[in-house]
Amino acid sequence: MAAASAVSTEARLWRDFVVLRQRVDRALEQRLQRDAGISVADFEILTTLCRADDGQLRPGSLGELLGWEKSRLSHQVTRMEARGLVARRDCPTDQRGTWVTITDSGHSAAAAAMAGHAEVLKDSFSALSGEERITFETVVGDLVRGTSGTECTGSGISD
Amino acid sequence: MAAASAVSTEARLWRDFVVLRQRVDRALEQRLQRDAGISVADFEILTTLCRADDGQLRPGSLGELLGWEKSRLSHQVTRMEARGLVARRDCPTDQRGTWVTITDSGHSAAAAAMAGHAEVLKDSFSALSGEERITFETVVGDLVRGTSGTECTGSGISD
DNA sequence: GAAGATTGACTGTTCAATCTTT
DNA sequence: AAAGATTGAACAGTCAATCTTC
Repeated sequence: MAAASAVSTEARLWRDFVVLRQRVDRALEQRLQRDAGISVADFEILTTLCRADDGQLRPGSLGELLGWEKSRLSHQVTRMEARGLVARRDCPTDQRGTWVTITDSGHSAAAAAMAGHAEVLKDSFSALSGEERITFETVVGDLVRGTSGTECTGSGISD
Repeated sequence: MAAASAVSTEARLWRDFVVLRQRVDRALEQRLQRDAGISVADFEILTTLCRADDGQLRPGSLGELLGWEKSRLSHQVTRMEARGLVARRDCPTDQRGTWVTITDSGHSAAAAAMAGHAEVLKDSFSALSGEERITFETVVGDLVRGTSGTECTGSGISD
């Protein structure tokens, strides 16, 4: 009941979690900027498009895969289009829709960013023992895919 | 070498991590809004001020405790001041400085928010076994406090 | 000039409104 | 009217410049 340390276990865990997230994110942001002149958001768009069959995806699918809001995705694509990393193409079968395509320039940027991105993540978790890492992966994976969310509606990747 | 699953272990872990963070954060945001009409950022300012001796802190200390940039803190305090949650008072001993004080209204809001905040966090991690939770706490705590950051400059709490 | 803090401009995110095609 | 998507205004966060007091 000591007022000074009346912080629950979950609260401390969550604080650490948030700090860790912030720190790794900052490192990723710096590294991607240095290696390829892109942001983490750019990187996620580009790699998601890369994984798609023809290097193109509908805004709806792209947003769902990333767990982003429609408008955020649209704004992001607009900015990336202006920089030549992606392009919008009209959809032939459905006149309402468009395709977001990765350009050559986008491919180059993604390629330039890959190694550094992986390295930052590797370094960020290198302090863990093999056993610790496995538990960590299991726990986080279970929380994300299990029925643990309080009011979870979103379902995807990233920020 | 299968292209489809050429995602490193760390990358998968990180993706899950980010999704989890996003999900819990969203739940917290909704709950605080509903219970007390405040944001997570508001909540962190208020609770940090509550923990301080006289319910007041210098912007510098407050920012350091939270791990926020000076300007972010200043903007946030300005917004909260406009809503009557905190107040700025001139510092008597050092004319350069100010004190950020929590108001009665701020105290009420914090009080209204506490229970829901704790509940969301408890629920968010309730799926873990006792053992899992301990490892999770240990691992995250070690990563945050150990020498694991790639290029870590920041040091504090929260987003 | 350095410390404490604020300001303004710019980038990114969200929310609600809109537009077009089905 | 619903689906697919974009737009614009409002809000939050970052960066560099500024202002005052020490």
